[in-house]
Order: sequence, then structure tokens, then C-alpha cells
Amino acid sequence: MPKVKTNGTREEAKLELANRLFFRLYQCANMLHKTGSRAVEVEGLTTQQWAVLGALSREGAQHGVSIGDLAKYLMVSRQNLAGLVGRMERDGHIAVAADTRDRRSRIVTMTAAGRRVWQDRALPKIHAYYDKVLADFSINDIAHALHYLLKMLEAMQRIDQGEPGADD
Amino acid sequence: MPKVKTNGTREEAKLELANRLFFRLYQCANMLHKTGSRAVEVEGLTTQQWAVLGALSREGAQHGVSIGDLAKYLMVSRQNLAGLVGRMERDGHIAVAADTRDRRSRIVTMTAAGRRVWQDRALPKIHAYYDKVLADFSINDIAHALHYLLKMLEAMQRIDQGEPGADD
DNA sequence: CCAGATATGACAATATATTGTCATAAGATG
DNA sequence: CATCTTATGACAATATATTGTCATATCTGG
Repeated sequence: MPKVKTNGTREEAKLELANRLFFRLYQCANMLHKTGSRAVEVEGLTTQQWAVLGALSREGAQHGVSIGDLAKYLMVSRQNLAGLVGRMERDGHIAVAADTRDRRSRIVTMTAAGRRVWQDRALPKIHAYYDKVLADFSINDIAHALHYLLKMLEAMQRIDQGEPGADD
Repeated sequence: MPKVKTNGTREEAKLELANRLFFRLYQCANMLHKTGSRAVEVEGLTTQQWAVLGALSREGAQHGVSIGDLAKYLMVSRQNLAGLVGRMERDGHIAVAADTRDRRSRIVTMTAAGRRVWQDRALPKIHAYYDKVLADFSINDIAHALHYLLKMLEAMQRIDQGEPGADD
């Protein structure tokens, strides 16, 4: 990931940049979790939990989301999400109930208390955090950065699913 | 992190994009670790370990790097790195020795076996992995993506260090 | 309808990541 | 030189993340 010595050819320059890109992605994600979780620490939340609350805030999620669907949306494993959800249930931010439509499944909803913490206390801090990190970014910058991450994400998803074209 | 309903103003559009950006960053990092670690799984490595080996491969790192310096370079905690390094030492990829210049400190070097695994087996797979994820990226795209991540990283570092301008 | 395939939560194991604390070592300052 | 401050690895606790496995539930196709 960190710098690998190159000899200046075009292909090697691309590799060098790729290396730097993935290394920075790694560092960025860790710094996001470090600084982001600190921003909502008083609310007893972490970045991952804010992702869950954000997902539960979406249009169409009021009646709850199954753990499986939530795991797919967040792109994390069921097992990891079960742990996340368990801690959030323990802290009263969410509730988990049996899914009446599928006896294997459980449905996650935000509690009223969770909603108050989320909307009244966490969201303002999250927005302030965004403002700070992206102080020097225009809307155009953000859109471009997002575009690149999305392209990488889609490629990694294809690799993950072992799709045609991912292995040649 | 996921979608929050907006009312169409410019500030809210920026927030919405920011939200998406951070959510994708989270997902991307997880997918990087998932697919990247799988790419070097046969070598018994993870993405985090490849970052360590990459760091130890740098010019000037042949005589070893202290755990403290490595932690700073990778932007991870000393404790986390100690765990990482311990597992890599266990697997014979690196060696750890007392630092003759500072009795508190330890120096990490790549072993000859680690070097062979890294250079002959992992690096080709890592490069193939980069080629796959970045198949549709030009050098210019990569440079731009890198630029944005770097800007975010620098901002988060400033926040982390509680520097002036990070809190207004 | 039934067999095979897939999905689900629970349980397990392991790796990664943070913060806090402590005894010891080193650096900074007057 | 003495005192205060900071750095280091070790230890601890907790959160996050993956894969594997299993019993049970559900879906799919003939």
C-alpha cells in the first residue's frame, strides 16, 4: 500500500498512484471512524451506529428493516451487524422484533428515544463534522469524490460477487 | 450516513452529498478489506498487513522502523499496530528487536522470508487487484481521486489534533 | 408435492481498531 | 541538576469486521 519504488514508465506510474490511492483510502477510513465517532461520542454513538440510524431514517424504513436487508444496504456481514444492532438495542436506540412474515428473520426499528438522540443531538453534530472535514470542498468537489468512490465500490462489489469480467 | 431527506436548498444539497460521500467511504473501506484481503489470502496476509509490508519496503526502512514511527505513518494506534506486528512476527514475515538507541522502543524489519512472500507472491497479486478495481480509471482519474482523499485525510488529521481552525 | 438450493440468526474464532492505564525511559526547561 | 512533561510497550476493555458452521425456515424448479 505505501510507496513502492517505480521506474517511471506509464504502467508503473499508474501502479504507484493506485498504491497511494488504496493506502489513503485505508487511512481515511480509520480517521473517519476515529474523528467521526468522537464527534458523536457524547451521544454514545460510533460512526457505524450512525450509519445504522441513518439507514433506519430513510423513507420506507419506518416499519423496520430486516437485519439481512440492513446488512446488504450497509455492505457488512450479518454477523457484524448483529453485534452492532445488539449494542444499539442494549443502549435503547433501536428495537428488534420477530418478523411476522418470515420466521427466520428479525426486524429493526429506531425507538422514540433513539430518534430523539439521532435527530436532536447527533445529526447537528454530524452536520458540523461534515462542514469541518469538507470546509474546502465545493459541491462539485464532493460530487466528484463521490463519483470516484462509487466507481471503486462498484468494481469491488463485482469482484466480491465473482462476476464475469472480474477475473480476467 | 445514508440518505437524509433534503428540501432542495444549496446547503442541504451539500449535506446530502457529504452524507453520501462518507457513507461510501465507509462501504469502500470495508469492501477494500474484504476483497483485498481475499486477494492475498493464500499468502496469509490481510490488507492491513500489506500496508505494513509496504511501509517496511520503503527506501530508508531497511534498517527497520520503530513501532511508534510505523503507527504514525499508518495512522493507527500503537496498540493496534502491536497486535498486527505480533501476528506478522508469529507468521515469520517480520522480525522485532529491541531498539539499541532507545530502551523503550522496538524496531520492526521484514524477514528474508517475508520479503520473498511480499515481492514474489503478494505484490503481483496486489497489482492484479489494483488493475481489476481500477480497470475503468485513467491515470488522471486516479490522481483526482487521490487528491480528494488526501484533502479529507488532512482535514481529519487537523480535527484529530485539535488544531486551530478545526473547531470553528 | 418434493428435493435441492438458499436464507436466517445464533454461535464460534480470528483479525483489526480505539481509548485508558501504568511503569519505565527519554526529552525539555529553568 | 532536578522537576515536569512526553513517549514507549504492555496490559486491559470494548467496538467493529470477516469467515465458517449449524439448525431451521423459506424459496425454486421439475
